[in-house]
Amino acid sequence: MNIAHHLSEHDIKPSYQRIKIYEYLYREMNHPTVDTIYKKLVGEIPTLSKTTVYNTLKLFIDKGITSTVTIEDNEVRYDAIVDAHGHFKCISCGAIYDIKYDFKDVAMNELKGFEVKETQVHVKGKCNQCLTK
Amino acid sequence: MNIAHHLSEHDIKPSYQRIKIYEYLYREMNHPTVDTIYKKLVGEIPTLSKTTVYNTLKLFIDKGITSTVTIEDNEVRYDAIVDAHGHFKCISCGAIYDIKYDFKDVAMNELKGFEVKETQVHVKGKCNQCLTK
DNA sequence: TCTAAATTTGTAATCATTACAAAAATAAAT
DNA sequence: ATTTATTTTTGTAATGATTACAAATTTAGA
Repeated sequence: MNIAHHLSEHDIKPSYQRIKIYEYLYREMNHPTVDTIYKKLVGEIPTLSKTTVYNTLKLFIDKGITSTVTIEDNEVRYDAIVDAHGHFKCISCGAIYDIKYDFKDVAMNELKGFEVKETQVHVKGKCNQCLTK
Repeated sequence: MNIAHHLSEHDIKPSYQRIKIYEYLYREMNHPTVDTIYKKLVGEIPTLSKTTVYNTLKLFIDKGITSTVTIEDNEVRYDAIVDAHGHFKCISCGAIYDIKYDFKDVAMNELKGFEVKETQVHVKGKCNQCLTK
């Protein structure tokens, strides 16, 4: 995908920093924290500021091309996938997996008369890899 | 319910502060933050320290009589209900509703070979009351 | 090129949470 | 009942993520 074009399509001027940050999110698909993104990119962009990473992610969220994952209390993670999907975090290795699920099954009868804007499903446990080690 | 007894049953010595904190959680069922609990109880217990609230809730969680709800990035909320259930937060009035749902429906095929320890479902939107105002 | 607007940057402020040690309360032992 | 040990509570300071804000830089337009 052409990242500059993708940003433009969503009303975001494709600056160098914005392209690099989105590229990282999109390529790695690793649900990084702000700190992870910053530490990775500051090698390529030595003048990068952590504030820019915060600002940029907030902009991406406003424009709808990034979502947040708050599966842990003390850190916000970011995701280039904005379609509804859940996350599994392995309490052993820390990896985060994307999980698809059917939203129709999630509590729809409970929420009659409510207007649902966003649903997040967080599952924690041990992943396949860690269990067979 | 006898709160002192309930605490004892779970290996928690029922001190005055612990009883009051659990009583608040259990009676109000309002998914309070630490700050909410502190501000409410400091009237009754003038010497109460916020650290005690933190310590006590951590103990309750360790012993399995309280769970956390992190439906917002910037605040942890606490719940006397520990059975699996989800939460709906109204983005208009801020109220949090408990929602029941069937766990079997949530992503079970996706997680074959994984050991699931905990599932949280967070839904945001507008509640019944706010929509009809 | 000059000027205005947008973007990036760095520093300081904020706020929730944790660390830690002293003080107070409770329980156990003599 | 008094002393001693243990547990609990408390207050202050430290930490760490996030935000506020204004200066510096870059980009776009005239």
